[in-house]
Amino acid sequence: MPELPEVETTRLGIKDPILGKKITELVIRQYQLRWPIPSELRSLLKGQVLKDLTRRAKYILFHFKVGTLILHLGMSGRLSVFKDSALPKKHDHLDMLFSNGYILRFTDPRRFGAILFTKEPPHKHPLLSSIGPEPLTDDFNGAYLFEAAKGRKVAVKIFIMNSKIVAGVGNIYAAEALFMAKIHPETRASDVTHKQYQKLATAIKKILLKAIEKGGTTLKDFMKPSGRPGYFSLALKVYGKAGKPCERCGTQLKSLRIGQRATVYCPTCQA
DNA sequence: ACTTCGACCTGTTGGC
DNA sequence: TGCCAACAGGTCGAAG
Repeated sequence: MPELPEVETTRLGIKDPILGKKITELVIRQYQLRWPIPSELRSLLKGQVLKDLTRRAKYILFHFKVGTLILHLGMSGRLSVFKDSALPKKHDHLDMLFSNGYILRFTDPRRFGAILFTKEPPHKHPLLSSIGPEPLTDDFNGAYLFEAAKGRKVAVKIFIMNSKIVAGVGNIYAAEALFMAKIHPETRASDVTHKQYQKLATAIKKILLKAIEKGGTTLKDFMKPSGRPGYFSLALKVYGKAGKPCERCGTQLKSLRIGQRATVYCPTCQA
């Protein structure tokens, strides 16, 4: 489900009902996610007030006085907030009960997601400490990418999906941004010009912002926490459209595998 | 230091 | 309809 816009949509969707509220109970039904949920999490968080809810890369951070819960949705994770106590289903792994009656539920069929805890400032946690700039900040721009790409032979698509280079660009939006910037996804990172990187950085920002505005991409089962679907999929230009005509020039969009990931591009526009 | 590859786990889809 | 292989939005960590 989640790329950065979906994670951000999720964060915004769950924030209001639970921010500033006290956790009265934590129910953990499945500890085995990507890494095991820390066994002491329940005792740590009972009685704690959720002081802030932020995001770094695709991690959602729950800030408490005693530390920070770090949550990643993996590929199939979802968070929902509700008041009526719906019976837990097969993949509903964790419930956070709040003093105002709201329940936050984590659901993840594939269990690639993660729920961790740190007493340190979260940016010091090993998972977060070496992540690149957030794509929507000014630190992320064409000059930065151009510098970072020196000596890199990997395909530019792989390069921008590397979280050490830039946070939160996944398979869908990488393909979309390269299409917008008219760059072939297999170009070596070091061969992309400064000017092209400027276009690419701009494209990444534009696409992510627009996707967040639209509430994320609806792919298979992505739903905002409200239960309403995101609408960005209507705006996708290449992802999942192999064989269809390019919107700009009419050429049949082609599909490749780059680094074991499906990659769609226009062989004419992205020469 | 950079790059590739396997791993985690379940559900869905498409071909025969 | 059934079975099986391939594939799916992520990303870490080992090995080359």
